[in-house]
Amino acid sequence: MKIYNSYTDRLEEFKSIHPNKVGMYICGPTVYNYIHIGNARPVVFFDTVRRYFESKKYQVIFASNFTDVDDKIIQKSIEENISELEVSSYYINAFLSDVKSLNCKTDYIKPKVTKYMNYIINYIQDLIDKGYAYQANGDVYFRVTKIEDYGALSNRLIDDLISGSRVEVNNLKENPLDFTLWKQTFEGINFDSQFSKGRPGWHTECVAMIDDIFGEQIDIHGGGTDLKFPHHENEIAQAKAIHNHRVAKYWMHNGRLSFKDIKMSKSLGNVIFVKDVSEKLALRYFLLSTHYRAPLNYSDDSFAMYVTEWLKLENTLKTAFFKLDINNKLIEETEITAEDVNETITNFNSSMDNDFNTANAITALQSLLRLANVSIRKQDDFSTLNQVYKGLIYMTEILGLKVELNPISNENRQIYLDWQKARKNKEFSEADKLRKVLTDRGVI
RNA sequence: GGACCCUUAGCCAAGUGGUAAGGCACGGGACUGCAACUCCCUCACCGCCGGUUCAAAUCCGGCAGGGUCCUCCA
Repeated sequence: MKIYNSYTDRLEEFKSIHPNKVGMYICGPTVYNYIHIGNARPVVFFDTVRRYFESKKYQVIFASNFTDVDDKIIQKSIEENISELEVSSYYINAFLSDVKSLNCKTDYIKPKVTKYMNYIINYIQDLIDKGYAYQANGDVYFRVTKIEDYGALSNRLIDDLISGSRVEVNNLKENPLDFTLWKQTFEGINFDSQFSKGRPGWHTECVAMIDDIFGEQIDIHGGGTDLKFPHHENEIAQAKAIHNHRVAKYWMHNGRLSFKDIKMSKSLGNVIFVKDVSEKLALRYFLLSTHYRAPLNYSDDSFAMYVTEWLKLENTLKTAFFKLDINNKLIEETEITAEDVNETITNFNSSMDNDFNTANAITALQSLLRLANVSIRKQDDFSTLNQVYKGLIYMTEILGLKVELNPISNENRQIYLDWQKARKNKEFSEADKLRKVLTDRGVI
């Protein structure tokens, strides 16, 4: 299994730190608004990564934070005249509900900044004690030049950063690149610390949480490519200062989602909220249709294609299940022996093994769908149909494209049999009536 | 101004040295009581120019177009 490591900029063989265990951490949302479909991309992708590891029998320890202390949250609380806590808890719930609707697992570790304040403060103190941070007028800054290879992740040189930087207005810093660990504040929610009354900078929370949850270097740290610099670079700087490691063995960055070729972001206002998308799993399909490192452009037309794809998938899987169910031929423990079925599964797995190439995995899924449709048409080939069905369940489980499958009720079974009988007897108006009942009930 | 990335058929999208996967749409067939669904077939020489090579969409250089990042922005 190969993963593209953003830290080394290479495709590397994945080897977990501990056998059969994967520790992964993904940068989560700042909860001041609903998430848009661009925010959903990393969530869906890393959920898929998790699912794939789990299918390979890894025990996955998955953590992703909620940033619930932030200027934007404060601003929102002032605008709406409610507390920061009310703002953040509302949007945490909204996030979880949106993400669930995309069939992402939500049973992961979800640390919040407000619950980690002591830990973050101690972390910052530790950085000061070790000489990597300094206090200035109530603020605390990280001494970037103490880290020898600062910029290694994002491929930047300190000198280039300085020469390319904009005018620095903060003269409390020793070096314009130094980043804030703690900021004295007088507005909005603030916390007591030995430095001042204030708030932590954004970059410490993730490393502090990782430290507490995992206690060591983790296997995978993921997030959007826009987080590479400065956020992830700064995480690494802090971890190097304290632990002399780079936070994660493998760094993974997903490409951005754009809308009409411009990046989708709340600050630009060109967003489509997940909650407003009608076909949620078609959105998941769409988000996985392009390799995660490539940019993905949203348009109504391209999304519409995946609505079609999703409906086809749903239809085929339902029909396969229905045919097995109505004939009492569903076998849970089927061994896949058919060569063409096995080939699609092999292709699926090797695509996923190759840096989670979901685009190619989907191609394998589509081939299997064709086999399924052919098999459904055949009168009595239940063996193949069972194998195809099993393969489809396997793939859709990993991609998280879950199709609701309900065993047929006795009543509906009777209606179905009556429909077939009517058709056979050429009683077409009766047949059409029964068919309508079945389609209305979603049986066929 | 600095760093980096992208450009494959009408659309979406794989492929990273050996002569273009897949999907959507279109067109042609088949199946069907009708319809839906489904199946089969057809559909590109890879932005432009030059170079390296026996061989390039794939490597190098230039040009054009588009994008991302550059300290509290998530």
